[in-house]
Amino acid sequence: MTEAPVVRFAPSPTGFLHIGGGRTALFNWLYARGRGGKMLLRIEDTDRGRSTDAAIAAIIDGLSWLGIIWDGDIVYQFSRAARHREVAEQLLAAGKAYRCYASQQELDAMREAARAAGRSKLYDGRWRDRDPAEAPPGVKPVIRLKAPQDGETVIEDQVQGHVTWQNEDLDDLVLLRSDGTPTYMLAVVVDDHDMGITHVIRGVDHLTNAARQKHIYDALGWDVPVMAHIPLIHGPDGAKLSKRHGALGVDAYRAMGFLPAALRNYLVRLGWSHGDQEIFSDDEMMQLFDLPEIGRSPARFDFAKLENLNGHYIRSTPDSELVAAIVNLLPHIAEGEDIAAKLDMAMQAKLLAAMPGLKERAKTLLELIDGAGFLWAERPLSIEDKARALLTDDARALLGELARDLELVEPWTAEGAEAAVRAFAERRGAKLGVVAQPLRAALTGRTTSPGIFDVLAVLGHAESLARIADQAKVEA
RNA sequence: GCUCCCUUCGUCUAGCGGUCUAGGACGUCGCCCUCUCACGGCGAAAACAGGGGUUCGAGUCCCCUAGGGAGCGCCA
Repeated sequence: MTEAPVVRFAPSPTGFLHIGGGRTALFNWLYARGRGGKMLLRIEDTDRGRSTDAAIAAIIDGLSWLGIIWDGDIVYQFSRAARHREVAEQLLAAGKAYRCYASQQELDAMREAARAAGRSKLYDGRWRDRDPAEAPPGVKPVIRLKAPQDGETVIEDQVQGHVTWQNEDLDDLVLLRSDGTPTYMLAVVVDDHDMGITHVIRGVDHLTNAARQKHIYDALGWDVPVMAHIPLIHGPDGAKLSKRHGALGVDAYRAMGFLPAALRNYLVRLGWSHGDQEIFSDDEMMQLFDLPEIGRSPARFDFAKLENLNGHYIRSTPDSELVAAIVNLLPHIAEGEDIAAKLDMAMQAKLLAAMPGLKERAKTLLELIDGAGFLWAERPLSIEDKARALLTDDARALLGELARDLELVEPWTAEGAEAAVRAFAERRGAKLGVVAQPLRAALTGRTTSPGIFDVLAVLGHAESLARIADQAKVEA
């Protein structure tokens, strides 16, 4: 049998953890975990101008929240620059690379001419066989790979299949910049090799890179890892996912109240499937996930489906965990600080008690928080127009009488309160809804909320009656 | 412009030559449940991009067209 796979997730720290990157990380993680392998994390920070510590922290935070844990220490690519340079020099010494003295302006002119003539913009190899003695003074050269000029390069991709390029369509890529720092192309190859990576799972935007990187592997006499280039995620309109689609970073999904498990489940179904199954536990995903089953066409992101899945996960998550999830979410949302101030231990206990009724109708943690608002609402309630409309003169009279009936309920339970309300409605010859609606409006300030009997039970006898009376008075 | 990749209901997808009058899920619509909103249950509308082949037979294989995507840096 084959050895356990070693995969890596290798983001560049130039911003937050992109949702697409999150999916790539998930795929890597599932593949490794499902086969007793390892997932390594490598930060590709060779672009010193764009890499920031804040971005590194955001990536780590994003992965952690998503529940994706990597193995071993984080590898910082920049710290390996000396090794990269060493490999470049080795290639140079072996005659498999050469110094190119073409200036930036010269290359720009070359590409511009190519474009004007309708040819490809590839580097034309002008220094490949030229005598370095002809080098213009004062120009610091780059080191370029002597890539094969004819024949073809084939990548056996687990997702894309056989992909073939004519070598004339590929050029001599830069290995080492004129300032002596390695390029991404060199760095990935050397790092993947040195880290013992067996499978490279990344976005299709790297597919062409795979061909060029194979040239480097070949020049070095190294084995090419198994490749798997997964399709990208698009926005709902089919265009590449971008800022205007709203949520790019995984942190945004946390702030919208999605559960990590739901996001994982949603993401894994974007491009991958297992028959008709929609819901997967982490164990099932690890067990079933495999590279050849990934589709090749890009998938559009569908928030409605994510919300539906999230609702499913909310309903199946234990109440206490939901309370904890809300507490943890508060620092990341707008009104969080105010709510956190009100959410002391007593209030958390009330929230827990109300959770069974609340979680049935929330698709996100935000909706859960919103639905629980009546627990810590200030009195008198400022009620919505819809609720206000329900508090007609008749309704107020109803509430006054009902409050007296409710006072007789002993002991104070949801069942007892329900019986009293039902009896009251029957006595008045009204449908239950006619009594329940204004009652709900009085207690919660809104027309949609958990079952009114649950609300009564959670608020408590004295508090409920006070609120009913208070609301009837204020509105009168 | 050049290179590579993709194309089944609105969306995510099942389908790996005959069992497809194309299945599931989300969304939409209707009914039921019901104290509201949900949840849940039942049901409906909804797709093989177009055109050529190959084959007894094509959603499934090949070609072309159209549309979409990615790449073409001393960025990663």
